[in-house]
Amino acid sequence: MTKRITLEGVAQLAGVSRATVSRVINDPTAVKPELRARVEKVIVETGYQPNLAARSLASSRSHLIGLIIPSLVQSLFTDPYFPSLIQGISQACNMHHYILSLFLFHSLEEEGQVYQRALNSGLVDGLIVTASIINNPYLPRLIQQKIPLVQIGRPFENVEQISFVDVDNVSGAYRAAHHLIRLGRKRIAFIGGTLNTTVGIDRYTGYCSALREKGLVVDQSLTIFADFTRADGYAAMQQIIPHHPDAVFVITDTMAVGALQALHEAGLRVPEDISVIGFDDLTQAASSNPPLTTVRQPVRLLGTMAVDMLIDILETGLHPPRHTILPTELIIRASCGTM
Amino acid sequence: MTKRITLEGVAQLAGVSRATVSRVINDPTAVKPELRARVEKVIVETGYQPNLAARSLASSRSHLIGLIIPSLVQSLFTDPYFPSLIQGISQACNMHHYILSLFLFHSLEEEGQVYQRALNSGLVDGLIVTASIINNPYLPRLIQQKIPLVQIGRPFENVEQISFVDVDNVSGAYRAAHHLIRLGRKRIAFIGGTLNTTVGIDRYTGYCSALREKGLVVDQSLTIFADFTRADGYAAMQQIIPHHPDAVFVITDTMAVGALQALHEAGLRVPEDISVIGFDDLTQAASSNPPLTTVRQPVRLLGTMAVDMLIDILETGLHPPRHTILPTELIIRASCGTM
DNA sequence: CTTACTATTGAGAGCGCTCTCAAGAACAGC
DNA sequence: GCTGTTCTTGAGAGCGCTCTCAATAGTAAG
Repeated sequence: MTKRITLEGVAQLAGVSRATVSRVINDPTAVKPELRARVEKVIVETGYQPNLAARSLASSRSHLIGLIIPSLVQSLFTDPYFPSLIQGISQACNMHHYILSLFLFHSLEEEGQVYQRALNSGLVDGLIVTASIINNPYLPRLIQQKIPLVQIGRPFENVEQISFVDVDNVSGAYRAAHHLIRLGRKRIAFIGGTLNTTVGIDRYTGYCSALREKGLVVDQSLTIFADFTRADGYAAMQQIIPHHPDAVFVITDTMAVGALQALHEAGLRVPEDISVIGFDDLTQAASSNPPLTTVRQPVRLLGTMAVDMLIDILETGLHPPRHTILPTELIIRASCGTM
Repeated sequence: MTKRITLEGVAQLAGVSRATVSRVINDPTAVKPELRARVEKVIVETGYQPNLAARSLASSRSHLIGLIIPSLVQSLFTDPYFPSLIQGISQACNMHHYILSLFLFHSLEEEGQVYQRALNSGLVDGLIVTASIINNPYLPRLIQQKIPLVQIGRPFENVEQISFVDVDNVSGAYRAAHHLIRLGRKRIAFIGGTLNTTVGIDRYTGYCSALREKGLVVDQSLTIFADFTRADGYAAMQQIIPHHPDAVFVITDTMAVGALQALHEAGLRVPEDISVIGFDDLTQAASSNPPLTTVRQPVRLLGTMAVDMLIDILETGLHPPRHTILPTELIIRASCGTM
């Protein structure tokens, strides 16, 4: 790699001081127009790019944002949720001229090591953490260290102290269940995620409250909590079928696609025999057979909002913690049938 | 964030010079055991972590690796290929104590800007670039700047000058087609990707050579090139069905799942009426209906190999360019039937 | 014309680390 | 005991930038 030109070099070529060039780059109002023009001309001609390491060192801001996806998220492979989320985050980073560093972990041990190395070294200005199980052992440490941090997904504890963005899972699930009730369904099953996630808890809460509100009981034999995978959705559905549900609300589309497969194999018709509603509305929902009624959540937006929030924290301070809840939307397709 | 301890501070507490502490951290053989022990004790007690910005500036190595996924990759959302790849890359980075920065682009314009800002600023030590269309306009510039770079997927031009890792797409496709021929299939269709990708070209090449070798003609009416999406696989299959294929090799599992759906809807039985083979063997293949025979490619390994290669380049120099081709494996499931 | 400000620029001190170079210690050979 | 060699450590010069502070130029007020 050929030696690059530095601030110093630009300053000499333009016949000004280093400080002036720095001002031209960083402060839009500072330098006088004619001088500014001269400096900018040199910058363009030389293709000068500030060295980010030097800049970080001097200003103690790196313009790097870390995205942490904890080791306990298994569904990374299988669910299009994460790619969408990362897209949103990346796009917002590009827009704000931040750089995204991605931290994935494959074991708790690895997670601990990388936290130590990467985060305590002042490398990143702030972090976005995707929610995992409710007792992520590293989160409290980060909060204690006052590292600027935004969590994606409502935290389970310390809600007031942690900034987060989330979708309104409770009301989304409520609306899904409510829609099934309105369609005249009486035996509405629930295939949930594990209850050690707030997503799992909130969607279950919404489902329950819709049922109770309409005088239906939450039947334990129609309720299963499983992993967020297609295979688990399939297995859960198989377990529920013998109890004759006439509808099922599945907590993610990925799992719902598994459930659909189980229903097909059992010879049940969707929606004639049983209505199905999922949650996410990412790519799979519209192309499943039949197309899946689902609760759409704005995943990409979730990502961009997290970045926006984090940058706001970086610029205006950690306090007070910010909380944003994005709305969901019921997308009605063929899998739930009509009245 | 509370003021962190620096090298200087550690040096004072241990009663040695800055240089010695630096040696303790960076050179395993340098310092005398007793001194080293004293310094390490202080490091542990204080929880000292080197400041990465300072380290980058002084050593002009950042220990950051950039992963570039060009703007023209549409299938990022829909295909589990990229999540798997990123997993592999991330894992290797963690292992080698490198940090991964992710660059996704949503437009060519954005791509240009970020290249400028992030890559010319000396931020990353090297880059991993996933192959996109064959005329990625930015790649030549990177090569010219002699930025250490590994491409994932065979480059179309300058093969000799670019280091890359790839899977053996030609022989994988050859084996898939060959297997269909051995099963007695005569009208073997091909649903390919766009031919402006080397993946698209290579898998088509393998398919053609198997057919030709066995005296079958490559029938244009049985050949369609489409986008790497499920929807395009579905549409392509629909177009081919009227020409009565008795087998189809589909270039990705994602597209194959779309093709399966089209076949179902057309009332064709798989594998009785038509054999189907895909390519990838990521999550979808085993859980499709029927389970998909497919060419397994070691995607995660591809990612880790890319990182290993890049680090080797960083440590031992750009030349000569390295090339690694990983083998593929035909995984036989129900969708192709048996003799 | 003098004084009081304000806008604009330059000088220079770091930011926390690496790395070269030289000094000193330790040891061998004669 | 002296010279030559190697090993270990410290001193100090940067790396390329930001940012404070002082100097100067320019403007307004009296």
